[in-house]
Amino acid sequence: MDKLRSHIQQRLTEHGIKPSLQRIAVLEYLVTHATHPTVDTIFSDLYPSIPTLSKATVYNTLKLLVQCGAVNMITIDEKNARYDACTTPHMHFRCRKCGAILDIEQELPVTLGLPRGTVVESSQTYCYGVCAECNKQDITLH
Amino acid sequence: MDKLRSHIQQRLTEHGIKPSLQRIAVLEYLVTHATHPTVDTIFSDLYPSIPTLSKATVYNTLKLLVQCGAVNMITIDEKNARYDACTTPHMHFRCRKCGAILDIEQELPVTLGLPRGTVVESSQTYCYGVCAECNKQDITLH
DNA sequence: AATTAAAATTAAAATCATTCTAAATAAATG
DNA sequence: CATTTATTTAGAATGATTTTAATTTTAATT
Repeated sequence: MDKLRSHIQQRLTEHGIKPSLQRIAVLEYLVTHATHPTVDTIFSDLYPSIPTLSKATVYNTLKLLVQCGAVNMITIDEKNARYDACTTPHMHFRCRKCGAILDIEQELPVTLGLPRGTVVESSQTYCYGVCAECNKQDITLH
Repeated sequence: MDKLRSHIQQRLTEHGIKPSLQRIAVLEYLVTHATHPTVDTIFSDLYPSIPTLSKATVYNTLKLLVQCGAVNMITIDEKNARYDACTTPHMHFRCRKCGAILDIEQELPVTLGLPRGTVVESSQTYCYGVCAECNKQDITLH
């Protein structure tokens, strides 16, 4: 599994980020967990293997990764910022029952009606509803 | 201007909300200010005319309005929740220079690739970039 | 109209995510 | 090796939002 590790390091370097132990750990976590985790989840999951880790470092690292374009922050959840290492265009869906956040194939939004001269640099589409799993359970429980 | 007021009251009632002075004021503010204001802005702007107003009431009222579907909360701004009385589908654009949030005609997102059984109830699309005004100023300053 | 009950509003305290600060550690450079 | 610079860290500070408990307003009932 050192191919992953070197790929992570490369990705950091490509974005102008010096690959420290902590930064590698955070980015690797995001790459291997497409669950759009919160800062807290990332911290708790990494803490056992890096017992000196500070939550401030997770915050710092994520801010840096976002600034450099290495990962995306998504605001689909009003309570906590969530992070996504997949930077190719796609939408997100959040289930209001279980809270899971899923990826959806992107239909690039057509930004009609913006004043001439507006420059759109990025976009995020968030969908809300109930996931298939939770709908399945509802039927079963009946 | 009492046509507006009665329209606001009706809209509250239609959504099962008892139209108190404060609730009318908050909804009327949102209807007449399509600026996607924050709680703080709403409070500061209403305070002079309702000097007994509490920020908690603004929070309570907005939460109620959102729960009842009378207004939308948008999370285009990571720092503060923003509110929008226009509930017909449209997208939002935020300028990273001046912070303005503008409406954009909606292209309904096509949610491909979601597992069979998923129910999408609503969606929000946020676009980020630089608005026409700010781009104009950049050219002039050069 | 007075009394009571229920709902809404309020100010202040509590909470919680995030940022800041200043010290400690690690890495890079002369 | 010494020194500067960058990174990490723990804890304090901040700021948005929620909670609490008291007060006021509204509605219902006598």
